[in-house]
Order: sequence, then C-alpha cells, then structure tokens
Amino acid sequence: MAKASNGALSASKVYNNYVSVDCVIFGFDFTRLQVLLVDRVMTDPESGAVRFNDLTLTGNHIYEDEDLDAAAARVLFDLTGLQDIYLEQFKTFGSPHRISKENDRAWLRANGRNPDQRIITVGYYSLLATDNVTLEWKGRNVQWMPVDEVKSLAFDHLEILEEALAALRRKLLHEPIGFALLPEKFTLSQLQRIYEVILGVSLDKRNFRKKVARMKYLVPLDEKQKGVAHKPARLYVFDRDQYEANRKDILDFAI
Amino acid sequence: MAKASNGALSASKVYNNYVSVDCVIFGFDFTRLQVLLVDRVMTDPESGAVRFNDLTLTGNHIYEDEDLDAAAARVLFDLTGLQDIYLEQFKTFGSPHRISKENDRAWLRANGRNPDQRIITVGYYSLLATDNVTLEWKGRNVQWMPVDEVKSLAFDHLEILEEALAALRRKLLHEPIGFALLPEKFTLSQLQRIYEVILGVSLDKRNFRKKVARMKYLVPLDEKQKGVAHKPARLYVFDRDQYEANRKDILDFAI
DNA sequence: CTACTTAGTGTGTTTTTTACACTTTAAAAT
DNA sequence: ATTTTAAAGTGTAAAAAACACACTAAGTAG
Repeated sequence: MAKASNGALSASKVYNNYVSVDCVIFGFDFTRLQVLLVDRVMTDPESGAVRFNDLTLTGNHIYEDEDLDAAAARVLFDLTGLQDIYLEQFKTFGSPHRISKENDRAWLRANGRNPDQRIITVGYYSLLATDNVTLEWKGRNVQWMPVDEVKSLAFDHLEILEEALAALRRKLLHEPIGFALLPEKFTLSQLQRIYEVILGVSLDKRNFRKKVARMKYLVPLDEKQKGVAHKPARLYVFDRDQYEANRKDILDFAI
Repeated sequence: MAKASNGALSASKVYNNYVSVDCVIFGFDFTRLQVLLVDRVMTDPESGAVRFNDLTLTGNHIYEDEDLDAAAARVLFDLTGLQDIYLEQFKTFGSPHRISKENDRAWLRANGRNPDQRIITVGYYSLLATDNVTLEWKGRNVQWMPVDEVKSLAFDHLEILEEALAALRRKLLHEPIGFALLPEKFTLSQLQRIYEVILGVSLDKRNFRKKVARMKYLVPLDEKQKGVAHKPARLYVFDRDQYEANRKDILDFAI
C-alpha cells in the first residue's frame, strides 16, 4: 500500500514519455461505489463543433525522478486535492496496441502526441469517501459515476477500471482497507455497508456481527451515536496495532 | 494469466530502453521450491581479475512492438527453451533509485549502460516443474537455488523475489495453479505436496483428502500408479471445464 | 404519545475444521 | 516363500463457523 506524499512538489519536472500511471479513484458514500471520471471533449479545430465527448480515467506521465507510487499520489492530488490516501498498484498495461480506436488516435494527434508511440501505464486504484472530495480541476469537468453504470470509456480505460474493481474486491476480502472510508469512530452498520456496497452483496446483520465480534482489533467504545432519529448505535474503533499483531496468516485454500 | 507464445519470433527487434520485464522462475520438484538464477561475474578489464560474482534474476528490455506478457514469455523461453508456461504479472518496480549499489552501477557502466537511467521493470513469476528444464543458456551460468537459501541478489532482485513469492502463495491459495506442476494423471499425495512445499507448511493427509473430495473438478480415475515399491495410489485428473463452471466466487472476508 | 427508523440480539441446523493412528498393498530384500 | 519397507488409504468425535431466520429496544420527529 502506498500513501500519497508530497512528491508533487519535489519531483523534477521532466516527463518520462514512455511510462504513465492511471488512477482509478473509487468513491464510497454508503449508498454506492462510484468512480471519478474526467470529461474528454474533442472539438473540430476549424468549425469548433464537438467531434466527440466521452470519459476517461485520470493519469499522467511520471516524472523522470519520481517513484511510481509518488506519481500516482500526485495524479490523485491534482484531481482531488487529497493527500495520504489509500493507493494500491494493481496491474501494468502495456499492449503495443493499447491505443487503437480512431477517436483516441485523433485526440492524441490533436494534443501533439504520436498515437503510435506505445505508453506503458501502471494502474493504481484508490478508495476514499466521496464526500471528502471537492470536485474542481483546472476547468476540466470531473464527475462521479456509479461503477455499474460505466459502459464505455476512452482508450483501454474500461478494461483498466474492470481490473481495478476486481483487485479492490479481492483486497477488501482479505485486508482491512474499508476503515479508510470510516470516521475514527464508526458503527457496525456502517462497516457492514462497506462490504455490501463494494462487493455488491447483501449480508445478514446478525451473522455479520457474529463474525466481526471475533476480531479483537474491532474495539467497542462506551459511546453512542448522537442526534440520530432512531436508536443510537454503539461506536467502535479500529485498532491497527492489534490487527498487525494478531494477523494470523490464513491458510485456507479454495484451490 | 499469460501463456508464453511465440512472440519471441514475431516481435520487432528495437528495444524500449525504459521498460523491462523481470521473470522470477520458480521450479518445483516435490521436495522444495527453487528459483532460477543467473550468474553475474564482473572481471576487471585490465587484469582480468574477478571483481565480484553474484546472482541475478533474469529479465530483458521489451521490444517496441511487443506486449508485456509476450516479453516475459520470451525471457522465459530464452532461459529455459519452454513455451506455454504459466506466467503471471505481479508487480511493477520503478523507483528512480532502484540501482544504487556500487557493484550494480559498475556493472551497468561496464556494459555500456547509464546507471542513472531509471528503468521501469514489470515483474512476472512463473511456476514449472524443475525437471522440465534443461539448463543451458548461451554460455552463461544458470542455476536453481532453493528460495529459502537466497540471501542476496544483484540490483533490487531480492525484493522482487520476495514479492513474487508472496504473490505466488496468495495465488496458490485461491486458484488451481498447482496443476501446472503435475502430469495429467496424478495422485493426491502429489497434489498435497505442492501445497506443503510452496506454502511451507505441513498438512494432515486425512483432512487434506476430505477437503479436496469436495472439489468436483478433481476426478478420480479407475487407474493406479504402476511400478512403485509400495501400495500404488489412485490417479486423478483435473477437469478444467468443471472448475470454470462451478467456480463459486467465494465471499469469505477475513478483513 | 404515536409513528418512524435503525440498532441490537439468539437459536437450531448444517457445514467445515481440526486432531489423531492403524490397515492395506505393492515391490524389494532376504 | 517370507519378511521388510514405503507410501496409500481410511473414520470419528469435538469444536468452530456458516447459515437461515424475526422480534424487541431506543432514540427523534411530528
């Protein structure tokens, strides 16, 4: 796991033209899982008419003196203003024919780039609470879209998104990354919601609670929610030390 | 999962100088898990004296018109002569300071390369039966070494090996990659041995058999081992169609 | 004080995990 | 022929986990 650092400030400003990072930024709001997408509008240079208008993930070339993790953190920072966000490298994409659709080639040409120059891109995903983000990005239009409504994206970004989502789900099943989405003190219903929304399943409340009750690093407080218009829930904290210490490496092969 | 193809023959021969692949080739022989390493000897150009002699993983730059998976397959082919081998991309390494040890820098200079030129390398691991491989490689010395005896490697290759091993173990626990190590017809003891050796654990025979008995894609034959100096074991085959069909996506989070 | 909303709780059943030791079958050795 | 050697194969009881399922409790809003 990489944490965003202030690499944005320290990296030299010479781009490596062969390698980029792409960030799949997942946003969670207890209702659905969304992904942050950037509008791509191509207008005819003569008439000004819109030739196409679609969506991309966000990415950028790495700087020559910049670590991959740092580049991903920078891309995330540029788009969201957020630092120290959970970021995970999941796969590198490097097919020589990554860019083959005519729209994509035209767009690259219009931006002074050679569509035949293959770029290797290292895929990262991050996971954050949607409402931590104020969308505003250098005049370009940025939007959240529920992951299951994304039907097409520019370049090979749909494939990248699908791989990212699969990696995120795998990770969520085996490591406590969901806590990044919660306030320090949270309720079990909130925790359950994370699993339900991200995995796209529904879970039985009683069985869920029985399961997490076994986890020593989930510490109940003598404290309750306040100001809710129903029975207030008990609050819990995640004890990372306890987790690291007792993390039994689970041997349970399902072949 | 990528399968080695004959990309070695079709790729154009212009190297991309910024991107390489490194292959961690794991060899299994029912006794231990080994890794294939290449001798690196640096001699003083004047005196001919050996300046150092250590070990590396094997890797190479990608060709400009070559897919990453194909490049990894090519590297594997060049070293082992094997094609269509299980190969898995697991992580990309790109720290600007990947090459910092003086031996490594000297070695690159001696080979006409700039040690300050950062190379992004995409890590792949493969898993094969040791005795499928005939070691011989263009005069360079290639050797198997048990993974737990590898204490240091050139460049950042020890880190790459460690990450590969962790990825291999994770994968083995969740997908049927072990069957690549078995003949078409195999015994349950052989299968068990794969898990024991690669995961570094020992498993109870009865419990293991109970567990795999539930797996429909493990098909018992009316056929036994021949010519063994003890009770011959029943033979089994792995039914991939059955596996693909019944592969229930397991929801069992251990947070 | 009633309605509404979410929190919180228990039981019985089935499945899975775990720990554990002796008999069987073949070839090899005598 | 008989014995030795080596790995195959098998069952049971106990504990833990998974699963299905429905009502009561505690707050705020009106």
